[in-house]
Amino acid sequence: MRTRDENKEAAIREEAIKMIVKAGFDGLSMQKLAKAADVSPATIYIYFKDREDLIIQLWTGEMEKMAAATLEGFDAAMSFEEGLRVQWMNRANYFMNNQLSMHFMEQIKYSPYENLSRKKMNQTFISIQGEFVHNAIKRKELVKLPLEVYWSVAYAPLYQLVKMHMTGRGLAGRDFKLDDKMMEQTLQLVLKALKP
Amino acid sequence: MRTRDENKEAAIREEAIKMIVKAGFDGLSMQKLAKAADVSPATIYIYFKDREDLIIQLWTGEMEKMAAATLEGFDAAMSFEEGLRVQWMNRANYFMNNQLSMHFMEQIKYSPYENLSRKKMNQTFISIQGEFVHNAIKRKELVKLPLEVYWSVAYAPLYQLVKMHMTGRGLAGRDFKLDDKMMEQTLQLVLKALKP
DNA sequence: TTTATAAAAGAACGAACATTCATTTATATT
DNA sequence: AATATAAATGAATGTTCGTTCTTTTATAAA
Repeated sequence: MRTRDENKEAAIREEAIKMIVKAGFDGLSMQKLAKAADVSPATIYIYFKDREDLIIQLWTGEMEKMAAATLEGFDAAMSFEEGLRVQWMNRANYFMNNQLSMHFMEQIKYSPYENLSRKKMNQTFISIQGEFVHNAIKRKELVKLPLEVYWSVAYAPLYQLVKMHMTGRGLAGRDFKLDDKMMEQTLQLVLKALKP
Repeated sequence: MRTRDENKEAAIREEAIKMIVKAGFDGLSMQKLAKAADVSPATIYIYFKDREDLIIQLWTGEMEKMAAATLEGFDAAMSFEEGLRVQWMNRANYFMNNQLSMHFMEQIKYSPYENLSRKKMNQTFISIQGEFVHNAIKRKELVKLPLEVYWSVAYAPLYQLVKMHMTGRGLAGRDFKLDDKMMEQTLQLVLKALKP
């Protein structure tokens, strides 16, 4: 039998993400995607059940890559400050080096597809985060707070800054570029907020 | 001549937002919208130039309402803590009471329509924010930082929490409900981070 | 009451859509 | 070398899309 050409699937995934980022979900046409990925429309349906399945698979694929990058060099037993710094920097670097992927994930996050994909979220990733926060609170290195509040204070500012950096525009449409100094300053503010 | 029935435009706007929130931008069909708003497809084109114009007008309309609500009782000359608290609470209340609108705005924020709509952003709103931050830094009630860093630390956590509240799910798909106590706690953390 | 005019409607347009069908092609196994 | 089989294709399917055309309807001004 004929063997699969894995390049084809990769090309489809890559072009689909490009297309969604550039033109939104309603800009993702299967026929245009086939043309961009240099395959037949029918070929897409060998690798993906349908349009919705394609989008969900894109999401889970990118999420997994990001989760792996985030946890590099991280250990749930680390001190709060060290652990937060490692994850913060991992995230920041990953986003800065994978802006297309980041943009795609932000787009899907607030779309109706999010509900469909949520159940596929990596459970290990989540439980490591939970353990880390639990440890830090027990050691009194982190104020006592719900997991969601921790998450919001710790990472939402970083996400916001990276998003502004990606578009090149900050508040009031000002030119904006996120640099190391600004990132370090924000991390310090976050630590100040979270340490007892 | 026949007079405009303003209810028609309102119905179109309302149903369009509902439709986008429920099914995303690719779920917004002009013919389905016409049916939902109980008008003819052609009628939509009396009030809106085309589909894109409709979406941009929805965005600017909702933005204006939100900006107005945010500034209620606020004055750029207020002390930092008081001013931040007023805006924080205004935002929180507005979002909690207008979840559909909030959801719609989050969706458009990360879509390609955002670029098209940005230039229409209310400039007064932005300059008031700038003035407030400038004053607070000068009075040494706020650490010296770029406007974007301020914004990210001050409001991104709130947005994140409200979004989780809207979906009813927090981290790891846990049930999540944002209450007054949690909101107050987060505001305190933010103030701690930002005060010198 | 008549007239002028914009609002509103419903049917219709070609274009683009997601998906499938029938056929050809490449390769691992025999 | 022959066979079996899944990959890959291009054309075709019926459907839905955004938008416009022509006609009818309501009302403000005459």
